[in-house]
Amino acid sequence: MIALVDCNNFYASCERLFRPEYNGRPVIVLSNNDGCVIARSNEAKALGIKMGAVFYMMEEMIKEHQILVFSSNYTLYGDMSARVMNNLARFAPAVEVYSIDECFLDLTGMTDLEAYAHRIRHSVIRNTGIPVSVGIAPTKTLAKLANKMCKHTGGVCVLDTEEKIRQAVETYQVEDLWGIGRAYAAKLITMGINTAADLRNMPIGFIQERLTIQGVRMWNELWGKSCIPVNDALDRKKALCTSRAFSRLTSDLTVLIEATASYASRLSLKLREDKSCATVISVRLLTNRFKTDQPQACPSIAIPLTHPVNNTHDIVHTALAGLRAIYLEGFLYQKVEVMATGLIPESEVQLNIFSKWNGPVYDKLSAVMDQINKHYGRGTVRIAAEGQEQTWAMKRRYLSPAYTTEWKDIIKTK
DNA sequence: TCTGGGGTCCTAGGACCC
DNA sequence: TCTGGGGTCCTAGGACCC
Repeated sequence: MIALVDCNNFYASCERLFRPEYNGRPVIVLSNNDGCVIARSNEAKALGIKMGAVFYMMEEMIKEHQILVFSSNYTLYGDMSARVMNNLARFAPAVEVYSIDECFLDLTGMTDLEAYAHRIRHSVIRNTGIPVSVGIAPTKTLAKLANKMCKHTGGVCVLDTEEKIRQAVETYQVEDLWGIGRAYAAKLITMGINTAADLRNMPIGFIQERLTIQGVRMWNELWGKSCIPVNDALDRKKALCTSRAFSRLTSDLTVLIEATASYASRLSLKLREDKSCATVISVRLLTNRFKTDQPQACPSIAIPLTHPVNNTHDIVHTALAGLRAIYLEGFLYQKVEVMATGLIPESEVQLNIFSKWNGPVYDKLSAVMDQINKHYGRGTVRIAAEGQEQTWAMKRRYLSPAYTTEWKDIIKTK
């Protein structure tokens, strides 16, 4: 049997954790640049606020219902996530951290799962303050389904008999299935397939044809046959990306250079944290797709590197060369993306006999910068190309303190 | 004024190899 | 009438996840 443990309204729960006076009040968390709603407390959901709702259109509602608003604070969420996952790791021999707020537990061979699920819930809330739901079933797909079903009914659901599974899939909407997104849901519903049971009752040939191999796996899993194992190994990333909208649109190349240098620098840090090196750096500029009355463009380039690297200097240098190559005048850009692909482990980098390469010097420089920034805070030392003012930097008007990761932000008691 | 930021997997088609 | 049989790699596009 497999358990899926999912944190309830995770970002909203994190924000409220350090502000207990907000319990019982509607809380929303915004995306980067304070653009749209990406997390809601139950009270906010009850007000009818939808996932992805556009924030600037909500002004009246915020006032009327005294909704508490937060900019997203990934430093806080990442740290709270690690605490929750550490706590969960004690409950199973194999766990797979599936996302920032979800974890699969392999409960093979365990008995009295209902009681065990309650123990997991109580442990996490007691040790971290984050409420979770636990769904248990023979497969990952059914565990996801079980978890979603019990979000508002006690937080525990165990589907351990065929009869319980049959009843569950009959009322479960097809668009809520793990693996069915917007496009598939629309197609299936026009064909009269509305519930998980409807889908499960279709012939396998139909599934293979319409939903390809991943659909076949899902279909088998709905019948209780596990096809997606719990993967407790940490897979290496295949790509890393830093992409962010600016606080305002711009056509100014000097602004784009600053932003690109800054994102590339951040990307190189991610590479070093991942202990991998990039063999290809890609850069892409994007205009605002919502402004349909303005000319649109998204020029991009992929630059192969002569030597796999992860130091700040080489990554920034390459990204800026890419930016200059693709920049087109006459467009208002909203965002730049810098991506690293063809990743290889840092320890497996091959030397290149033909190219002169100053990497070691820059590698050392990056290591020193990382040490300083780790001690004194991100951005304490950075390269000049990133700029001083950073007028393009994203909006975070409602940012909460980094309660658990910054000494200056730690909670004080009287 | 204002609409997120990361990732993964699969398929089809084309170019190439022996 | 009729033109082999295996492969790999790459890219673009489309689907999905959180």
